Amino acid sequence: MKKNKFKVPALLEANIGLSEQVAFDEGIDKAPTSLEEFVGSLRTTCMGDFQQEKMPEVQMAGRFMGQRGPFAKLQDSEGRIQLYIKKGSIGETEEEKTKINALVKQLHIGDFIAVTGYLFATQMGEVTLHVTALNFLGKSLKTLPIVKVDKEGNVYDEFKDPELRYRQRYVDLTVNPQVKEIFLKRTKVIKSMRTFFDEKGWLEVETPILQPIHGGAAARPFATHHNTLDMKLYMRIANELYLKRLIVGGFDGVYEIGKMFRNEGMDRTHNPEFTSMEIYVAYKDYIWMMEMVENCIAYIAQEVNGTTKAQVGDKEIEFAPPYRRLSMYDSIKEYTGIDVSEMDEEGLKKVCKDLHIEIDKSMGKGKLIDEIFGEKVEDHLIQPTYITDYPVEMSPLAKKHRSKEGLVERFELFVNGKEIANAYSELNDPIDQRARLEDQLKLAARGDDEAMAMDDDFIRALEYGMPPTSGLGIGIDRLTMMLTNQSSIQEVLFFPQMKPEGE
RNA sequence: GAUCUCGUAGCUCAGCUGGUAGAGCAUUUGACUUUUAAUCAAAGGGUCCUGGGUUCGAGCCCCAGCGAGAUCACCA
Repeated sequence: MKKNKFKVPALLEANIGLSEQVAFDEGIDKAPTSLEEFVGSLRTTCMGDFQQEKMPEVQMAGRFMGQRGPFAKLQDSEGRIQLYIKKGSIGETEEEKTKINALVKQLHIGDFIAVTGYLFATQMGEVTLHVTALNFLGKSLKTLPIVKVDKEGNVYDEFKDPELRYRQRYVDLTVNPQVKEIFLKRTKVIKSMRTFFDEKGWLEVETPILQPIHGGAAARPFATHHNTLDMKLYMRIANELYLKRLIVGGFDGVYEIGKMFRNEGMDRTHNPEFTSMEIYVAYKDYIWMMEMVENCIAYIAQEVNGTTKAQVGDKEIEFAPPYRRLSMYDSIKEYTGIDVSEMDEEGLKKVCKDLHIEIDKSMGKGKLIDEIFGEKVEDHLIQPTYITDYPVEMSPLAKKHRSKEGLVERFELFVNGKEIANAYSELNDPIDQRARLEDQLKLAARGDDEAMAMDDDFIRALEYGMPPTSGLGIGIDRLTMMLTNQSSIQEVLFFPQMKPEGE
């Protein structure tokens, strides 16, 4: 065991002696003054007519983040302010001054303190709190990495090892303000989305995470076991079928923002658990949904970044509506020059061969078209683009197209070459739905472990009647990545999944 | 799953052809009470990811493993 090199008992003892004299009138847990409020509003004051005696007394609490002579930094949840601690000046009596001086000397980076004082501007023009009272609140035993930034914005000793940052997110958040910024934006994404839906009168709901049948998407689930019921349960891979049951039940609009779980590979855009938003609105179709989505996303971008433009890598994305709409067939024609709309499976296979796209025997017509699209089109869709009208084979829950044979009324929204939303005119014909799920069962029998399962209760719900409905899913993590210019999902998850640390 | 790269002090990183383990910041002690990343002096701090191998000798070379990142494949 390492010896504790910090003199905690001494500090605490010093603090006990001081608490009566230096204690705050109201106690620091009663909303200490925030940095933003004071520093922000006083910056201008300090530049102009600055009169020290007019400055209000403030109390603040936060982490002590380093000292240089009489100047120190205090960091709270909103930022940092400079403190001025004149040696031996804090306290009423000589005895108290000696004690506080000893306390200040023992302060360590990361320690929590509370201070009282008045604000002034230094010769350099920095808003600084002249400390007149100081209280010790909590010890930091481990040394925080100290990140320094100079006037030109050069960063020194940055805490940047991704493994350490993800495993010890609390340290990352403490020393990397730009990381905290991303998560504040993530919360704004969700909050603004919720506001947008709520104002339209749609109902936020919760549906089961533990499901006896994992439906609504094609993915491998996490399985678990319920002891009392002695039954297998799955963590949901989607909530689509439950939300549709609620539409059957008579709600006109329902949405859920929550975690989904997929037992698949992990990479920079996939985490085993991720957050999705799914919404279902009755008496609407996918054409209507396109307009809703672009308005919603533009609203979110505006709320989060103050503009509908967003920098994503080296590209500037414009999220203001309207977005381009392109059928899947037209998109393939545009980027390959080939019209696949009338082709049969053999024709499509030939096209794939000509385009040097790898295929295997199990691929049907829909899958082949999707392969061509994925290889030749997706990467070109930089600005927000709706790709519409997908092959029926790939979309067992979507309604057949009103006029185009073999297609369904579906769109996906692509931005910067990546899918961020998926929507259908929902299939509300119970007979067709049963047939489609039976097709999935056949795929499963052939060894497709991601084929959808039959859900008899869901079919029963449809048999009672579901109104025409449009449904939409948006990946919250990926949307957040777009709006914060991050290329890794781990940067928008507080605690991304990691393998366990070794001893 | 494949390939490549990385793993050295609390953090960020050096480490030559294989020859006693280094720097800056941080920490401790002392001085200084001042500034805008970094004041001065001294000190402490290491299972060089783990386990094998080669060698007189391995942080370095070889093999295996663990962890991470990137690219690709797979997947809504």
